Parts: sequence; structure tokens; C-alpha cells
Amino acid sequence: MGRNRATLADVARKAGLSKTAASMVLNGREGTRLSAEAHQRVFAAAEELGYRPNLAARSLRTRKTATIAFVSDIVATTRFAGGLIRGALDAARERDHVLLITETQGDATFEQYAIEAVLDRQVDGVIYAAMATRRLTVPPAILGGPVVLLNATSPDGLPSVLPDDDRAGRSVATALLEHGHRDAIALIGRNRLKEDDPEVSLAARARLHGIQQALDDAGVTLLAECFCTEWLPEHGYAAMRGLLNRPKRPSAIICMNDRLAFGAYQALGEAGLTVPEDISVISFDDDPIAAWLRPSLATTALPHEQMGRRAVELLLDGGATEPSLVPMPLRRRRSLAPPAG
Amino acid sequence: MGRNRATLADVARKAGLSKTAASMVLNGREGTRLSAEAHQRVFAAAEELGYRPNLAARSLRTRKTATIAFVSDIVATTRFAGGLIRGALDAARERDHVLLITETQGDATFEQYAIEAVLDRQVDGVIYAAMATRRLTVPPAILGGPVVLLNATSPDGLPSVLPDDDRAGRSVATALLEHGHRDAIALIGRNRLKEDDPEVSLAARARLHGIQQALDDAGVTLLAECFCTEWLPEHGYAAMRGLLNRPKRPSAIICMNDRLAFGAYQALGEAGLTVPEDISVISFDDDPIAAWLRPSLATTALPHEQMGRRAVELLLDGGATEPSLVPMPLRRRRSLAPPAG
DNA sequence: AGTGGTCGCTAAACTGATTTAGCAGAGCAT
DNA sequence: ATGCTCTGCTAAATCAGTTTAGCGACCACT
Repeated sequence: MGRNRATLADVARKAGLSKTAASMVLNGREGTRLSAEAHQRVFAAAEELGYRPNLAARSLRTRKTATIAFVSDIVATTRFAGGLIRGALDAARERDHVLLITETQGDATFEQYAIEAVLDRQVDGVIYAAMATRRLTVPPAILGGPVVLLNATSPDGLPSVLPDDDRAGRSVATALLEHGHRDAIALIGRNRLKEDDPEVSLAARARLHGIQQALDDAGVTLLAECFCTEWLPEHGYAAMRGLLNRPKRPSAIICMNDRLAFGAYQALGEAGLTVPEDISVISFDDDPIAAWLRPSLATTALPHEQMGRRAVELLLDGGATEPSLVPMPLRRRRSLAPPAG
Repeated sequence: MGRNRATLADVARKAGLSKTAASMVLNGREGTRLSAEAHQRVFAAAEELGYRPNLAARSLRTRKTATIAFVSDIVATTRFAGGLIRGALDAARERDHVLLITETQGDATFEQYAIEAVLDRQVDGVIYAAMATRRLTVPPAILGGPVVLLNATSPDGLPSVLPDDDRAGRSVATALLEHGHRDAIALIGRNRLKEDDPEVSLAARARLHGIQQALDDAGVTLLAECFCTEWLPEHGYAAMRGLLNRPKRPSAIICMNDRLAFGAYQALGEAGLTVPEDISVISFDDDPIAAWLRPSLATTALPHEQMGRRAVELLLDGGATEPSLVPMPLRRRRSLAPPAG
């Protein structure tokens, strides 16, 4: 790869100047007194030779690699990761950086390996990303340089980027209230583990909190709350069936994520009920399926790209130490309507 | 990052030997005549200092970085990419390599930039990946070193990795034949553009070919074929509705991908028909939604992890120049049954 | 004439590894 | 005593850049 690339020495020779001069000109160093003509000659030579610096050599001296490590537990390879990586890639490119991606798969040995691998390559900083929004402790090895937590926080007070699930919870509840739903709103996706253990999830608690705040403010209480061991379609399906067996049918459902909502749709369809005429549905994440459902599902979007971008910005430009909360925009879609009759 | 790491010189000093000796011992060089005791001392010193070589320095000398570039048009950030990247990451780790990921977004300027960025970092090879299985021409700049095409082929005869869509087509059709479907099989997702232009898609043509071969072999002809401008749920929905308006109702549907099948499910549900009792459905991709649908959707899985893995293997271990076809396993699920009546 | 300052530029050190060439000493044969 | 080989190790070059220290020429001023 990259055999016979022109070196700085080649450029200098062609320009009839020293390596020093060539280096200074190409780096646009201020305060050097090289003549305008010398500049011309160096630029011309570099251009002609198609010169590109060898970054390995440069970083040996400067201890900068213009490379960021993106270390994740498992996020890099899930459908949720795409946006995070894309945002990070974009922001990195804008700053002339590049991303070295590794995955730990939640395995301590792999994590150790991944971190050594990136540190050996002298990365300028590490973005440590988690698939589920949660609290974690970062491996001490990476604390020697800049670190930003993505979709996670740590007790160390490291800079971090999180989605604003609390406000999302409020938006979701408020959207239902605005449509006139009050005393027949049900919630699918309560989960003690997720709500109580910040190392498992921060989102569940925050979403729930936001929802309850907004309902409290309106003097509304939930008609029912369904607990789910996981947030997968089958659990949403089961929960929805359970709800339909109760005496009072809900006028609206809040699902803790879109997959639950997908399951709820299935149960509603089987029961011969239509969304939103019979029941409104709203949820969280803006998974691609949300837009594919019939009718399309109102939801609050996890701002993955923004988050990835913000992480790079915090890492390279520095920034606040308190968690950086990224808003989750509400996607108003067809699954909302005023309560029937 | 990585300030005050011990250097080889530190190790050598502590071991009371030269850098040369330390380097040779740590690299396990054969044919050197260093004493067993010297080995001990070097290992002990390295261990004690937590020595890790500076790979920038090493690669300056050796021209190897143990780093692979993963350049993709847009694949890195879509739900389809996860598996490709995960497989590549796994295989790379097994070979002590790491992945530098960039995305071109299909934009020539970005592509140019991405390629320069990775070449400047002296990567050992490039995996050039496409989101849609298709033919493309690779930018000449990367031809200076090893290249493997992932989910793509090129006219240059570069090594490439493709899913075996043709065989998948056969599997799909055969699965229906085995269930006894014959003269009432319909196909959703014909698309001239995808079928005829290899720069748009190779999969459509191959899948179709496989399907038709299997049907021809059984002396069966399709009941109907629906053309779709895109392979999204809404198109599957529309196509399915069209099919249900025809005089003879199909006993089974083949969808060219799972999203189309998802749309078909929606139309079937609205029409009050049940899968698989009234109509069997089978498709391609094994998108996560396939398992979430009710009933779960039989499909042929795009072997993303295998493909990513294979790409790294071809790149590092060398290999055949003809396209490497990775089998697409059939996922037998609940959406298949013998025709009604 | 001597001193000092600015201008325009370069030699050489430095980064941390690998690799080539070769040295000192021991052992042995002549 | 001389020459030879083998053993066990090291000095120095090298990779391709950046950075420090400073040199020679020219000018101005006292």
C-alpha cells in the first residue's frame, strides 16, 4: 500500500530547499521568514509530485495521529449504532480526523485487547460508547488521554453525551394530552430492572419520570401500567392483549420503545381495533419500523447522528463536564387522534 | 494519550542490553544467538515496565500498520452494515489487526478524501464495501495495495465477496415447492432497473434467476409477478393489494426482500387473511423484522458476518480472484404451510 | 571599524522502533 | 603464536517527518 510515495525530502530536493523549509511551508508555519518565492517552489514541487505526508512519521514526532478510537460494547454492529457512527464520522471528517473502530462485545478480555490495540496506535482520544443508555465505569487504561462517553455516563465525571429521555417522556405524554386523552392512557414497558439499575439503563427511568411529570402537571393518572421483562415486540404484543382483556379499554398507549409498539400494533390488529381511531399509540426511539407501520407510528427519535457528532466535538474541541443532553425530537405521525366518542 | 509509556530503550536499559537485543527478543526472531538469560531479562523488564511498542514508530520502519481500511459508500451506518462490520472486526482481531472506518456517502469528493485519509495512514489494505450488492469501479488510488470488494464486484477482477443470491432464489422457490405449492405462486418485487443494471443491483437478477431455475426444473410457472419501484413496505403493501384483487388468489408469495414482505403482511391482515393458513410468504434478507412479524417470516439470511469475515480473510491471507460466494441460509419459520384446500 | 539586528535559510537532533553490519572474546586447530 | 570459527552481543543506519539552534549575508548605527 502506498509504495513509492514522494517524501518530504523529494519535495525539498525538487524545490531546491531544505526539508526544514519544505516542512515549514507545507505546514503554513507562522513567523518563518521564508520568501514568497520559496513558498511557490515548495507548493509547486509538492503538487507536481503528488506529495502527501506520511502520517506515521509525523505522529512519531508530534504524538498526534488525527485518529480517534471509537470503542463500544456492542453498539457498532447493531441497527442502533449506524447513526452514532455516521455522526461521529461526519464530525471527525470536518476536523480532518478518522475513526478507528473496535468492539468489546461486553467481554473483558476483548475490551482489554481493544483498548491496547487503539492505544498502541497512539489515538488522540477515545469515544467509549454503550448500546444501552447506562452508567458504566471506564477501564482505567484509557484515562491517560481525552475520553468522551457516548450514550453513557460514569462516576468519574467524564464528559458524556446522552439523549434527553426525560424531556422525551414529557413530549410523549404531552402529545397525548394535547389530543385530549386523559383518564385512559396506559403504559407498556415498565421494567424494574431497567428503571432501578443505572448500570442497566438510564433511559427507562428518565422516560418514565418525564411521562409522570407531564401527567402529574395535568392532574392525570395512568389507567394501567404493564411490566415487560424485555422491550421486544412479543412483550408488547402480550402486554397489549392483557390490556384489552381489562374492563376499561385504554384510549391511548405509551410504549417505552418502538418494538413494544410494533407488538402492540399486532395485538390491536388481531383484536380488530384500528389505530388511531380506536386507540392512539406513541412511543420512543424512531426505529425505522416506526415509519413503516400502518398507520405510521408517532415516536420520539433517538438523535443518534447528533449524539455521535457531539461526542467528537466534545473530544476534540473540549467542553463541559456535565452530561451533554441531546434533544429527542417528537415525530408526529398517524397513530395519534383524539379519544373515540 | 499514552504519555509516559515505556520505550524499547527503557526496556533495554533495564535489562542491561542493547535496543537491538531487546527488539530481537521481543519479536521472537529466529537465528539470533541471544542467551536464554538475555531472553529472561528482556521479558522481565518488558513485563515490569508494562512495555507496549509504539506502532507508529514500528510502522515507519516496517511499512506495516496492522490496520485495515473499511471504506464504504454508505454501508457503515445502515442497519445492514452491522453484520459486515462485526464479521470484519472479529476476523481482524483474530489476526491482530484493527479497522479504520470511513464512509463516502456516494459522494466523489468524500470518497477522494476518505481514500487519501486512509492511505496517508499507511493502511495495509482496503476493504471497499457497497450497501447494495452491485458492480462498481474502484478509485484507482487504492490499487497500489491489496483491495477486497465487499458486497460488490468490479470489472478489474479484484477479489470480491458476494452473497449467493442465486442459490438463495432456488432455496426460496424450493421451500415453497416442498410445501406443495405449484400453480399459485406469486412474486412481489420485480424491478427492471435492479435486474438489468449491475451497477444498481446484482441481487435482484440473481434472486430472480434462482427462483426461475427452481420453478422451471419443477415445471411450474408463476401465477403473477408484481413490479415495484422500490423494495419498501409500502410497495409490498400495494403489490399485495393488487394481487388480492385478481380473480385467482395466490397460495404463496415470494417477496424479493423482507420489507416488501412486511408490507404484504399488512395488506393480508387488512384483508382478513391469515399467514400461513390462507397464504404462505417467504422472502430474502432476514432483516430483524422477519423474526418479529406474526407469524414469523421464513426468509433467506444475508450472511453479513460471514461476508465481513471473508473479506478480511481474503485481504490478509490472500485468495481466489473469482468472486467468493457466501451461502445465504434459509430460515424456516411459521409463514410456510401447504396450500389451503 | 565594530556592533547589533534582521532576513532567509539549513544542519542536525529527535521521535521509537527495526535491521544491517560488524566487534570482542572464547575455543580450537595448526 | 597465528588464524579461524563460533558465540553473544551492539553501534549505527534507517524510516519520514518536526523542531531546535544557529549560520552567513546584509544593513544600519555609532
